[in-house]
Amino acid sequence: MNNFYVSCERAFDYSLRNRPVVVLSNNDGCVVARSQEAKDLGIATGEPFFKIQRLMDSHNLAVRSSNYELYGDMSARVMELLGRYGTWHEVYSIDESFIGLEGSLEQVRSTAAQIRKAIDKTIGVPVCVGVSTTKTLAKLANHIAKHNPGLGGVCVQQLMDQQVLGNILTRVPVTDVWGVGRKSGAKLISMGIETIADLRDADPLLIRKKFSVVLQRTVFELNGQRCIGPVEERADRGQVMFTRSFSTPVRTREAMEEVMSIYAQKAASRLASEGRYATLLTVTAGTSRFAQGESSFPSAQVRLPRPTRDPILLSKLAIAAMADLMQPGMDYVRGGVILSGLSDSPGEKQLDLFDLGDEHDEEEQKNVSSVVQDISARFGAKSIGLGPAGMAQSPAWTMKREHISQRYTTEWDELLEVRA
DNA sequence: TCTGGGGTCCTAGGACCC
DNA sequence: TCTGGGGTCCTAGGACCC
Repeated sequence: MNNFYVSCERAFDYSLRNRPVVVLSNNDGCVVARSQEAKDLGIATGEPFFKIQRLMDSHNLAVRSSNYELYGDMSARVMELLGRYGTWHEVYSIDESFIGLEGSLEQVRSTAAQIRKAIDKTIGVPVCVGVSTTKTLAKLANHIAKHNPGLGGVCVQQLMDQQVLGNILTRVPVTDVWGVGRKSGAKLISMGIETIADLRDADPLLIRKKFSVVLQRTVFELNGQRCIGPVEERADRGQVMFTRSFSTPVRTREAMEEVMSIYAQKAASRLASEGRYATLLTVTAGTSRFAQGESSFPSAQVRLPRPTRDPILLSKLAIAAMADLMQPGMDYVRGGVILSGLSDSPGEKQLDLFDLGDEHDEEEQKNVSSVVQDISARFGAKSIGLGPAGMAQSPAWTMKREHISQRYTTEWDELLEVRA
């Protein structure tokens, strides 16, 4: 999907068309998506918002806080539609997926064009389709489709003029290949491997020796040999994390306890929505990477007595784990709770071996936890919570989202109103 | 003044086993 | 003076992705 977050905003807000638009990260920190007009202004991904804020006045730049409820729902609609077209379908990220197509090259091209049209018509976001024999090459074809408007948003590598393709491969830098990041990119260039064609023609054994089996696979994929397996289903994944930057620094132990309690409950409720249980709890916090002077990045792990997603237990353990790690006088700007070692079933209580020495009754705790979960499922996340998470007024450090749009597709109160 | 979040995979190295 | 071999499991850290 092209400029996906911006496209989602544009689908509902006509005033955003034909002008520079950016979508910001959490806390309105930095740029995570840009319209073509914003790219043309020279705004980079990851650029801090405060550095480009003046463009709002001088260049009619529109700004939106990220609205993941909207993007997630729009993505799900696109993915559902896409699933109808392929022999298989793997959702790779919120704005990207791989599908398997069969038939002649011309049939494949026609299907790709239909997909674009259907998504544009029924959902209203622009996409490009790249077709080839491996995932790495399909991503490359998609890249070509995006950068050559003449192709109409579809690029079937095998139908391209081979000389044109050759020119592209010897021109496009190796760092544009899927799987080549900053570090490997710099190293490759220092070895004289500067373009996609260079990497395609590199010695796979040398690449494995100097880098890893991962980059070796990329070389094979560039040569048309499939090496990258299916993307795993979300439900099989290994961890659930809730980490956030704060809008204002956290300095006191009390505030950090609020953070840990609320984040642990958030992580626990994600686990509940996936029907899973954790055996390992990790807490983290950190000072700003950009601040002068001393830094502090406390982190601790707690092995859980048995697979659990109990918000009371996790909240208590997270607070306790972080309690002695904070250094006095430091400005903490982020914190996180990570749950891992996931399993599909809760553990049995195992006699005294794993006794937490918890005073209150286990059954009662279980009941409170499930009541809290039921109520928030029915009346929304803000309706109830344990301790600080139950307060109507959010703490001062809570995320900043000053330019948020409506949740057009998931909240009755926020539907788009149309007058005709 | 103000700089995101949530993941995956691989590798090396340590602890431990017989 | 001379001190094995083959393995598993776990974790931390690095690199990458969007």
